[in-house]
Amino acid sequence: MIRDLKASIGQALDDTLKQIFPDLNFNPQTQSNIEIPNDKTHGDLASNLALKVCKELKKSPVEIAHQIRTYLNNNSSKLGLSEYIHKIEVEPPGFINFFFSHKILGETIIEILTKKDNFGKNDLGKSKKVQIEFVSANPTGPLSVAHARQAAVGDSLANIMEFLGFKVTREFYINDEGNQIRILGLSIASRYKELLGQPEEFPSDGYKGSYIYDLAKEMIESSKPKKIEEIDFNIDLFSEFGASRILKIIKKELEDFKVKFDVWTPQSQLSKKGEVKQIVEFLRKKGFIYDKDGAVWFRSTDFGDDKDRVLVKSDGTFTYLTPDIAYHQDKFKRGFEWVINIWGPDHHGYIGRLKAAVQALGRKKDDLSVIIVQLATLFKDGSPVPMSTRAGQYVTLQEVLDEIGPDVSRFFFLMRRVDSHLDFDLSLAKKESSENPVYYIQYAHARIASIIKKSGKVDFKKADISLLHEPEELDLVKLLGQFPQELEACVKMLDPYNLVSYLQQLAGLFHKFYDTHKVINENHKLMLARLDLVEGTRLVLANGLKLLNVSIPEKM
RNA sequence: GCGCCCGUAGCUCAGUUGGAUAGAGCAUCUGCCUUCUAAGCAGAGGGUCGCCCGUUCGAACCGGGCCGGGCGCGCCA
Repeated sequence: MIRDLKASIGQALDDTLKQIFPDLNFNPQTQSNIEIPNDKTHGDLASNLALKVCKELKKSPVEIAHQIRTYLNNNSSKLGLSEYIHKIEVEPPGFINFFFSHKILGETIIEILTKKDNFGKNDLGKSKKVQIEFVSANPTGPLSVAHARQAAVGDSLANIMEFLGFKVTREFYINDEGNQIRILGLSIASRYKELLGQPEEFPSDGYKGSYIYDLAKEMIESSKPKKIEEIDFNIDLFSEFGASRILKIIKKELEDFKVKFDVWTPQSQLSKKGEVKQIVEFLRKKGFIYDKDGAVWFRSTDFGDDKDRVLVKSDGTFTYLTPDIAYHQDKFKRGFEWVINIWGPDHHGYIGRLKAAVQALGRKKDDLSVIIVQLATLFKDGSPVPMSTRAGQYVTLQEVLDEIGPDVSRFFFLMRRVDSHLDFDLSLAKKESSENPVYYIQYAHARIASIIKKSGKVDFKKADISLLHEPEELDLVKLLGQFPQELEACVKMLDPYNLVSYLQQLAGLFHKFYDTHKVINENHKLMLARLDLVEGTRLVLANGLKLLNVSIPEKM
């Protein structure tokens, strides 16, 4: 509603400009010159259009703003503004400020109460098929907090995009081949021998975590042959066993974190289908391949990469990139129009070559988006927890979940923009839970639920909204109306952060309203109006929390 | 050396096609429960937006150069 009004004011401004100054070269882009002011004394919407064109017109911006205002006022019914805008002001240095009429506020509440769970939904995505690939950890150890943050970001973003009309598939790419998996097998085999009393030197690059012992024990128990001489130390067996077990652990962790995937794609499956081999031939036919020093190279510099990349090493094996290109070919073959990958910062150097590959496959560069999620540094009792998978020194997602639960952890991982480092203090998140931002939002919801329960009201939308005119009430309604735009901002930024920040703000305005005005009071009509307002607030809070997959308590 | 991210209040961070007096949470201090949930609210203090130039009506934001921090630059994954 407010979103539509913003669009129509933008359009009206553009039209006005053309009418008053037909010779102007300035090319206004609808809505580009209208924004919500920081300071509410500057109105509900403000435009800096006069400031943008004053140079070309060689007139004072205030004068131009006045001309625009006069035109808008004289044609307000024709432009469809008269009902919703009750005042337009010009303020130095040349801003045009719009003040909403009460009507738009009432309509906002009605819209929320009518659409309920669907408020904020729209068709921005136009059923575009999007794949979000995230976490995609090697099955060589439990998930770390870095993966946890990526999981929270990917899952919430997927929820939001689905809500906005995209057809989203959440996918986990299982890296079950290659060196790391081999090292996993060697590590387990070594522990296996050690447990059977025949220790040998542990591989220098092996995984040292205690879970390796657990896996070795499990293998010993399941395979029974007691004499070590009878055991087949085929490393692949150890690798396969370890990878499949660890994958189970990972799946369990993600489930406990309330993150669901639609598709799990193992790299080995692509290899078996021959897709990896084929991709090299495919690129060769297209002329993007050359041979040098016994290796096969991809001329990724043709597509803006800073150097060419090896696809087949001189020993005949593939580099990591090759199956990944095949995988992306596979993604596009499956009909995805937009592919979004969520990676850790250690992979940012990889973006260039994969984007090059995507273009070599005949796709546009922007059909692939990569979100680099910066690391989350875990703090315990004020000092950072060191993290290294190899050394086995890291806090797993499971441990975080056991300590503080999925709600608080999911929310904490989203509290900063993805490109910002995140300090996550475990002891703080746990100990000072009463001052936790998650509870702040949930508490607002619980308070409203309690009010509504007490009022006994089940039927909304029939109240006289015009009775609401306290500043705390109006501020709340206006913010409620911004919910759809905040969701769109999340998609634009590819970051759920805007929603997190919005919900904190909304909860804040509600708490303020709550402390200033009573909902349940003697004035029956006013009470009904306020019940509509708080129910609307409750719905938006619930919709937002649901998209973040944080629980929505009726009481606390 | 090259590339990417970052530098804003004591701490953690918002501030995104340049806009009006730079914001929030935490921490510190002061008030508010006989009234719908105090897991809350109100108020106070706290700033050379890393530094220097430039672009213009206007720069935390754009450009250039420094300083500082993180990460990446492999026929590893």
